Amino acid sequence: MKLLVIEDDLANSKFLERALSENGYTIDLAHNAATAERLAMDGDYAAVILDLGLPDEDGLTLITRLKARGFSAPVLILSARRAVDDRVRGLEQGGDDYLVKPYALPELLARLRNLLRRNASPSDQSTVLRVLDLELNLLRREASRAGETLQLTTQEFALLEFLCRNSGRVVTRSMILQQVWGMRIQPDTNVVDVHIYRLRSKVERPDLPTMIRTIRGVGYVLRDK
Amino acid sequence: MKLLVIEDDLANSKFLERALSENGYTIDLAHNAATAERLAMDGDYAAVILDLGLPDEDGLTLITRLKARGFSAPVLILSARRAVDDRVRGLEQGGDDYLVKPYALPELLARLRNLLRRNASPSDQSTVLRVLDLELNLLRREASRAGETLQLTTQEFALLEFLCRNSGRVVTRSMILQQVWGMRIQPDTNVVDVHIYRLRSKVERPDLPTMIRTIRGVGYVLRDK
DNA sequence: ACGAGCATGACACGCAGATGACACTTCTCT
DNA sequence: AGAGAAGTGTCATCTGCGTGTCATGCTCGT
Repeated sequence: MKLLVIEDDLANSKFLERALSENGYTIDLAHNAATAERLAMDGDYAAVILDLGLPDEDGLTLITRLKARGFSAPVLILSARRAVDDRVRGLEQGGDDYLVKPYALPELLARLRNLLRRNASPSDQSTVLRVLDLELNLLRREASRAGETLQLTTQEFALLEFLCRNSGRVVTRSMILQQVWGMRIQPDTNVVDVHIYRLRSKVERPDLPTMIRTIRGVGYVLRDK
Repeated sequence: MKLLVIEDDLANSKFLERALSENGYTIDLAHNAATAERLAMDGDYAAVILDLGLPDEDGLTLITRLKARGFSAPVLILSARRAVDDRVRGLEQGGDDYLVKPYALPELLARLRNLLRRNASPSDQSTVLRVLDLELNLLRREASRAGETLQLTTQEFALLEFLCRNSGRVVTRSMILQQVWGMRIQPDTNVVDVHIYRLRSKVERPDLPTMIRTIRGVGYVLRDK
């Protein structure tokens, strides 16, 4: 799940980046309206977190323009301005939610989940992903196979989540790299292979059918039937 | 499904080559306008991916010239120039779609599928190819005959896909070489024969009618009735 | 029945993917 | 703050499968 964070203050953005990635999101950061706009039109983001008060342009203007061009991801506005007028303006001009700074992290996360749930595709509705005897609870960041809890690291969980969301479909290494690691072209890396290996060592069991299948020359699939 | 990728940057072209071939396309690469032009007039491509900014000639000029000469495959333009003017210019001069770099791979694939669908034969619509009791799911990369799953390798799958897309029509060895193997193989070879043989050993069954028929001196046909 | 064209089996090589070890970073707990 | 543990990415090595080539056997068409 990829988010766009638009925030010019360095400390805040660091904090957000960490907090969000700890909660399983992939983050792209923009420190000004220009890069934000470029990123927003390029990548497909599940949501945007926008801190008002950018150096080069008013955040609201940016959002209005994006939405006018068909940008559809929900926008969560962060702002120090707490007046009712400001809130109304923010929500009227394209914000889907408005959070006053300083805010509590749990609230931010909750509101974010709300936004994501609201315009998620039907299959995205729940916070639990189930594929055969595999179960991922996205809220609790817990995974289990056949009832047995799996002790997964952050990356492993993200990888498995991606596989689950695409269960039955083949996902290529490039897709995984882009969506799970969120990075651009990294010419020759085998991170994906290694993490698949580690994931397998936790997910697969000799007494249960194989879940993660390799499609040579293509990528991997998660069995869904 | 063969694509022509015109891109001079080595890293980018590597990335594209890999990402696209992972998704089942056959790729020919051109690093400059000259080779691009030669290839475009030779092979028949389902689509072209063009990165603007070639060393020897402006990509748009190239496209304009090709289209003027009756080149009809859709062109997807990749460019770092994101200004509205540039986009408009690109789309007006022969581009069928315009994607600003950096782009998200899923979007590129989606747009590509769109382009291919737009001027494809009616049978191209879905991700499932069906010919009698034979079924290919392109997304899952699964093939089955009469309900039984077939365990095909990458090349076998590509070959069978090509046969399916041309079911009922005779395809020659050189057509197969061109479309399935691309340009990376020498004329004097019997790879096709060998792979047809291997494919038959998996597809054909004594209790079911023959699917792959040999047309002596010409090529092969996939039975479609 | 003869030759060209195709089928078939064997083989060798290369490469994709699996695996283990290691270096480096980040987190955790005293 | 510092030691230890856990997490993550890179690299080197290993393995087996997939692939293309070749030699030989078979078959169809005339």
